[in-house]
Amino acid sequence: MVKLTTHDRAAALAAGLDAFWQWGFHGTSMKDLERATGMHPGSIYAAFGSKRGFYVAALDRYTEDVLADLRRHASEAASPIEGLAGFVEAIALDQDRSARSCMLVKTLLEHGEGDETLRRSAESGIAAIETEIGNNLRRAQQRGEASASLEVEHAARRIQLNIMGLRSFACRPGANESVALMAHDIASEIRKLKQVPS
Amino acid sequence: MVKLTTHDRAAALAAGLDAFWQWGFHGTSMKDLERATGMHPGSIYAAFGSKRGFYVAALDRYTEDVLADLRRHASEAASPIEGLAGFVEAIALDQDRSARSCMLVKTLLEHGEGDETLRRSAESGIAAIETEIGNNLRRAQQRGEASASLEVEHAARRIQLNIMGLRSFACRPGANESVALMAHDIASEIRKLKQVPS
DNA sequence: GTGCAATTTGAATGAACGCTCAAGAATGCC
DNA sequence: GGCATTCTTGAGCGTTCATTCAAATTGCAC
Repeated sequence: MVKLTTHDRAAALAAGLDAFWQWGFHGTSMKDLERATGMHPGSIYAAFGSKRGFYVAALDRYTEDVLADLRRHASEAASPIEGLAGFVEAIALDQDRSARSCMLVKTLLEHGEGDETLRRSAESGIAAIETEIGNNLRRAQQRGEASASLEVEHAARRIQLNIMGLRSFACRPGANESVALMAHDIASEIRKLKQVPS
Repeated sequence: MVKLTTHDRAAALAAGLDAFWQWGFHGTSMKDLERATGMHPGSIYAAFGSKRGFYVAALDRYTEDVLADLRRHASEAASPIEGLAGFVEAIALDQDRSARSCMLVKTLLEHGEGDETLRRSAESGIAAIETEIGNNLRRAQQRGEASASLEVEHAARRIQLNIMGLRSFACRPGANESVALMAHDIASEIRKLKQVPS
């Protein structure tokens, strides 16, 4: 396995992710990946081992991107719960990507039964995001923003379910307005987790 | 296009749907479909025109099944809103299918960009279900079960988003308990649409 | 400039793909 | 039973798939 420069590898992953995101694993051929990355088949195999290896690497990168985005919102917002609400609202504003489902859900649905490797990869990404959402909720508890009796894991899952639904819903063409409305609804529900200051 | 007996055609559609549901459109080969249906390639082409034609027919059947299920819950429940809540709760109880995503979302995510025919087919199914949910909400309004000021279309979309998220979430293996919890949450939210009797 | 190792290249590979259609089997009619 | 018609069958079609590897190219030390 050859080592690409960091820049080349990152660019290849971004291009590959884009292709897989559009057409899925089975729907993206090596020819498509060659066109997308500008690499020749031998180089792709040297860098990532196989088509599946490329997909897994791209998916991991996607997960990292989502986590980074989540952390950015958390650090820039006035509070942890505001950070989560802002993260959800931002989904509806992202013109480029709002019409795309969550890549992790896409992977889970395409390979729910069948490809163990890809399914596990998707699961661990989903779990990582759920954990990060939970971390934010716990931080909210520590600050007294959320009630100490809040069941963090359950609430985190509920938020993630809403995000999954929102992003799937957003794939419907012409759904922009209602996606924005719905994102606002979900953000409001998240803000309801703030305990009334006593 | 040859006419199979109603029974044969229904059996073939059920078997084909099952295969497509598991492995997706690209992930299911004609060989898989031959095995699943017990038909020979020529017969499949005679009956459905193409692999894509078979998929569309199976997807339409899926939509009909969901609509029938929704109507059954509506007619058997004590009220329209109870019908919707019961429909959602039943998702978590269906052992066979709870670990499977909504076939319409699966189609939308696999072919969101690319295959116009399949995307449109999925969209129209989603729209039909949204309409049916809306019909139930309007019935609830007429009975005075829900407030006349309820924005039916928005509420219907919100419910559908929850269902999409729930079914996607349910694909995670070992998620059974939390799926049941979440289904209960969503059902509770639906019941909150009941206006307080004045 | 020369020699050597590392990297890049894309034609070639066998397998699997969706799909067709000539030939065989079944059926209906007299 | 004989004949025409319809339905069923599956080998085989051309294509495209993921993958490989020998040859060409490049980068570098001296």
